[in-house]
Amino acid sequence: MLELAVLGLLHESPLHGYELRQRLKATLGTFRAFSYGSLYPTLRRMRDAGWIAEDEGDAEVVAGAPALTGRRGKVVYKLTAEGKEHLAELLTDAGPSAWEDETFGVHFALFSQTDPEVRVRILEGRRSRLEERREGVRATLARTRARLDSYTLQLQEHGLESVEREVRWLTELIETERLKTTTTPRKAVPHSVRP
Amino acid sequence: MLELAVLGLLHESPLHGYELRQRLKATLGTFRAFSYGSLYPTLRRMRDAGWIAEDEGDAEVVAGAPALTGRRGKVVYKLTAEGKEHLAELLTDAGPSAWEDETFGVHFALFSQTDPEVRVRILEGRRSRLEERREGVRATLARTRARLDSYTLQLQEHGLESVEREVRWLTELIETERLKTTTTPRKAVPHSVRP
DNA sequence: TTCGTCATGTAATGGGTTACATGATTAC
DNA sequence: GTAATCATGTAACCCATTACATGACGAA
Repeated sequence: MLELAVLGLLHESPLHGYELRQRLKATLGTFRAFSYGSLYPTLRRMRDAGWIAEDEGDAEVVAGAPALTGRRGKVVYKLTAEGKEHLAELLTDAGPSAWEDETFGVHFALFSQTDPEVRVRILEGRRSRLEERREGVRATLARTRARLDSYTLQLQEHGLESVEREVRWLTELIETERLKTTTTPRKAVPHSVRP
Repeated sequence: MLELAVLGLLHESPLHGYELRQRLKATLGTFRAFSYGSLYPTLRRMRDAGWIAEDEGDAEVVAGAPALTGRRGKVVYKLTAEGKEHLAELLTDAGPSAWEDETFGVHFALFSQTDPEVRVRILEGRRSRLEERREGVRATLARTRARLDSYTLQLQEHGLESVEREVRWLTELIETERLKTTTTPRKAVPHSVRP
């Protein structure tokens, strides 16, 4: 989860931990937050796994004294070749792990790096997940409405409306994606090889 | 969390684990779900703590053979006196632990058992929590809007609208609570002791 | 008799959080 | 020189989840 988010952000540009967390907040907004207590250990694991590496091409290392102390302030990370490969793999996964509550936000935030077909499948998966949930709530609500106190009832109805709202949002997004795919041909034949 | 939910439900009527989970789903709806893997250990801990006890007054124990095997199918739990006390304490807590994302739903679902003043304080706490978040998102959005790709932007805006919607909902609820408190006197003096 | 669902439970694991500790850099 | 914020990291813990194991009971 955090791993995917980190890979996605580092694919755009090298960053150090602190900055990564700001970007995480800016990218995921209300959908998810991560603390440093999970970020730094994750960064370490990822470095050990070979997906990211310290970026030396930063040139921000002040010449002279600080270089000798061996311990600089910032540790800027960038994706390695293996990291890029791993990211590409994770981005093709359009399974349940991409549309569950905790994960969907991250996958969606990385949609600009995701294959259009995978995008649609994730959106549809997310939508049917929510439709299931909606039907579940409706069913139990129909069964138990009379027995519920007014607060529980209001909670149920607010929850139901939230789900309905997100379903509508997803439906619009799917529409838009479909239009894009049918308008823009999947693989344009380059001019140079046209008959 | 689960503990509070269990205490709240058992305060209404004795239940066994399986039924408890159904009720949990029906009561919390989209806001939270618990698995048996956390429910049963919790029930055990609560029994060991003396807050709940097996309910023998159930009379559903079939007379005869099964009683001798010592192991019946259902284990019905009810609140003990200590459990009721503990629940009452938890329900007076109108601190941050009552209005965070993971906890608010449970506290709200138990509002009919909660003191009106505590209700308002929790609703207000929840609302300012969300207003903070809303301002945070708005600020970073204003700063970074231009640099965000269209998907990230849509995610941000959808998130922002969700928060705004919940703030409006809370505001309505607070209004209603206030009207109730001013209309219905806090403690009505019983007829018998009126001058 | 076998399938679904009711019913209870455990073990291993997971993916984080909070709180703490430390120090560099910047702005006033 | 001192406060804020930038920056990195660790240790202890928490609250759950998944997967598994077991078995009763009613309906087809």
